[in-house]
Amino acid sequence: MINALNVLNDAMSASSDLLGYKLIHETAEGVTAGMIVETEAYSHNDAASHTFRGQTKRNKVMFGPAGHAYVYFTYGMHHCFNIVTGLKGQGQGVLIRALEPLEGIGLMAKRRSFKDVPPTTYMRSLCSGPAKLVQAMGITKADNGRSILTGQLRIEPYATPAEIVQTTRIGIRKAADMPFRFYIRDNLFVSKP
DNA sequence: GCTGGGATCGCCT
DNA sequence: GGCGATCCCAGCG
Repeated sequence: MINALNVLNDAMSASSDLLGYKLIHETAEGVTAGMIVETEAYSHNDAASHTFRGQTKRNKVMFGPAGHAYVYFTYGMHHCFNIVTGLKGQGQGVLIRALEPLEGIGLMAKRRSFKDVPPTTYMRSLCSGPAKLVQAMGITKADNGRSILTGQLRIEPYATPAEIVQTTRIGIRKAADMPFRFYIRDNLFVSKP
């Protein structure tokens, strides 16, 4: 919608600019939506990025134009969701690490296999991690390469965060000390404060 | 055709 | 805080 492209010029700035954006997914099951509260930047010259050693069949979406979804499989059981940034051919993007659930809470809970328990017991764990939010939002490998500017899976401006924290990334070995993780301070739905 | 790494999660103590 | 689950894909040959 609108022109979200102008915040996707490069992974570093987009990682903070995307905080407060709303991620929406319309599926046959229903609509789910959440506000982006935590991200990580993966630039083309970053040893921790999938694109660091050049283009392959797996990562080729990241070398495409900005504004597309890069969905990949990891650890034998999880998928993660990135938004491609930068110029075509660069190979950079933003990993979406956590959402604050806004719409379709019941559907998220169903997809995350929380049943017969009150929402207070699961609200904070619905989307507080990259693989969790992919599951809750119903994002699959079929979404790899799709535009997230228009269509059933898309982002829209939503809120302006009061304060953004920049710190080191999580769960990586290479370039682990680089401060490329961003989150909204005091938000209850981040994966790790 | 085999090998091993990997941007995780949930359950156990 | 530690660990097991579990599988795609790249790289080598």
